[in-house]
Amino acid sequence: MSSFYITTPIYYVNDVPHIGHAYTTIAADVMARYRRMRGDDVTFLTGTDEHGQKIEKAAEAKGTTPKELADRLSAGFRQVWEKLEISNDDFIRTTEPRHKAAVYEVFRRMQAAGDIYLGEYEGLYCVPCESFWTETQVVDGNCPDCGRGVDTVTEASWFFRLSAFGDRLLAHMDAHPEFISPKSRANEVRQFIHMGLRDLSISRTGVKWGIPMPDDPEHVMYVWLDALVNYLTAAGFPNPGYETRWPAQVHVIGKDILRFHAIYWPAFLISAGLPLPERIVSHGWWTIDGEKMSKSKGNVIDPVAVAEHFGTDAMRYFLLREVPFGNDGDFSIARMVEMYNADLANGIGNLLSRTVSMVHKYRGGTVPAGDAADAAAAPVKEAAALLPSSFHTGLDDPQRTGRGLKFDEPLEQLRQLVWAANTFIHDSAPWTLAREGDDARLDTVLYNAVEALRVAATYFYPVMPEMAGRISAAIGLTLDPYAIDFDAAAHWGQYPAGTPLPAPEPLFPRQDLKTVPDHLTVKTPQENPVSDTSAETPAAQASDPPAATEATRDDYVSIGDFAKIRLQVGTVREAERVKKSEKLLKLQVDIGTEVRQIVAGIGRMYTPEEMLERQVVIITNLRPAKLMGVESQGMLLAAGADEVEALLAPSGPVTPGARVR
RNA sequence: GGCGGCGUAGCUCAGUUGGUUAGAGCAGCGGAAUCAUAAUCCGCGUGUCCGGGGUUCGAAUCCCUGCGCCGCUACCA
Repeated sequence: MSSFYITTPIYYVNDVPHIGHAYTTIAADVMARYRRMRGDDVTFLTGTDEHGQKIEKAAEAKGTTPKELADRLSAGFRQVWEKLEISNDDFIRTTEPRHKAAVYEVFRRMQAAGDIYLGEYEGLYCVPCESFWTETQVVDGNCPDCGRGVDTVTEASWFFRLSAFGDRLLAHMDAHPEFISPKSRANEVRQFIHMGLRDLSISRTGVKWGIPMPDDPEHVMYVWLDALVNYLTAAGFPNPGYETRWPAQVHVIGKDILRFHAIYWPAFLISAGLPLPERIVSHGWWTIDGEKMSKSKGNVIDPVAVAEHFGTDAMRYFLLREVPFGNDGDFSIARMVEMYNADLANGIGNLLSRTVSMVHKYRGGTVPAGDAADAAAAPVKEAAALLPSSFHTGLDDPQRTGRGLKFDEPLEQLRQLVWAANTFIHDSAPWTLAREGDDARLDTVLYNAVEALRVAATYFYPVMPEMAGRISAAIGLTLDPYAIDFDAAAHWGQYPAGTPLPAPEPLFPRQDLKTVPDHLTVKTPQENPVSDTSAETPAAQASDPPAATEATRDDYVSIGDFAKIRLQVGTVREAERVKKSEKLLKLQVDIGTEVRQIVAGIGRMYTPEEMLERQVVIITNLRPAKLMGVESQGMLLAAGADEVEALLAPSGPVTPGARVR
């Protein structure tokens, strides 16, 4: 019995659980259930990430404590997972004492290895995202993730010598080609490492809600160091015996947090002298009806609402069947209805229904004994025999699944089984046999049909645990998935004849697109878009706290703050493209007292020619910066959603240098 | 701009190390059957395998190039 430790990311409590979170967690759950069936000693971990300034502020705005807020939100996640039949063995919270102990021990080891030092950090900080950005990362003075303003922060900071780990990380990837999948993601990681890693600031001073740095209570542990260690914590680290769990076999993650898991985390572990996880499997994002999920569009899908309408199992089935793992996918109710009807209602659902009702109609509700070696049933038997290996090839073999996990292989094989069984019934025409009184043959057909359902239920279990149980019950059995031998369960002819069946009832009633409610989206419309749609942790977050109404007051600035920013009108005297740049224009702007050189990212909307003699608004007291090696002495104001759409300018001629107020 | 990937039937995608007339599901059309959730079963695709070159006895599969899309990354003060 081998140990199988699989994790989801820990989700930031401040976020509302959506279809992306559900997808990650369901995928991990299916793996966990499958490995339990195989007889592995599975530890399936999920949990919540609860520290950070965002929670601190949200709590303050709500007049509560961060802990109380986190308690409530974390419980919300637990409820969602319960509803979605998530079979996690442990649920970790970063606010637990056991976690603090683990973080300290990891830190102590990293320090002992000489990879920690005290330095000074100056950076631009985005409070909502709790992320530092370099000057080159920031977009128009705003956070590249969430688009909100950043503050310049200088502080003493502890650093991790990440720069020293590039070669070791690459060597590990060379030696373990299955370490990161899909392969394209591994390539991205390599590329990122090749460009050179910079030391990582791992402490913050402005934040109180977090794990204090050892011996330096002014600092709090950087969220990612705090968060990633959860995987060790849950394994029992640093207590004796954690080695039976660690290293984890699989970290399931969304592509947005790849870098943290594929670079930072392994580097931390190498430094601390701990083994690396075996596989990091990254999946794609869901769009909704072809559009990016965002709160402003109000199209963020609530997995619980979907589960309530279609059934949890149907949703689980859809998510895994619709999209090859690793690819981005599109969630549309129309597709969901289509697949539900084709595979579930018309497929397994109808197969069960017709079979059970024939047993009732022709045999008084008791499954007769029949010939399991019947020649006509051979194709069904063969389809069943391929089921175990479809799981093995789809989910076990990292070489073969270079794309990641392939849930579609076993699901396709199950579809084959259902199809073979339907064909068998059709060709055997039991209704004719009944009419003609061919009892022996009729018994055999019914027996084999029921046997097909027994096998289908067994192997549907990982994806549709509840339905697997109900199918089993409908054929008079009690499914005990973890008691069976996974491979042997497919062997034909195990159904115990003579079993009485309950009356048939539809397990998957047909769905009609017209009757699907249109409120399957989360109900808290926010003004800020969610930039990502998958599972993630804080640095990748862009959503607002539920307490947004109160919290936005924190965004107010005083008139004095505004006065600090000097806005002036200037006239463009010269304009040219910055060479080798896609959208940078180098402008010479006359502001009366002087001519400023401004580099602006407007090259997609404006040609240098049309900029000439145009009046523009610029910030003239912004710290100069270099872009593509060209100095910019200010910033030009423009507006647009993502890309610049239009410049800001006075509605009539103004003397160059005039203040904007 | 750099690096990587993708572009196969109306839709979603398979196509192993290049090898007979390129496949599946869904949708659509026609038929059969009637146990069943109007479900099932059978039959039906002349697709420029994005375009153009090339290597080869032979390429969707390898090389070059063009176009389109995507990801990461670098400049968007």
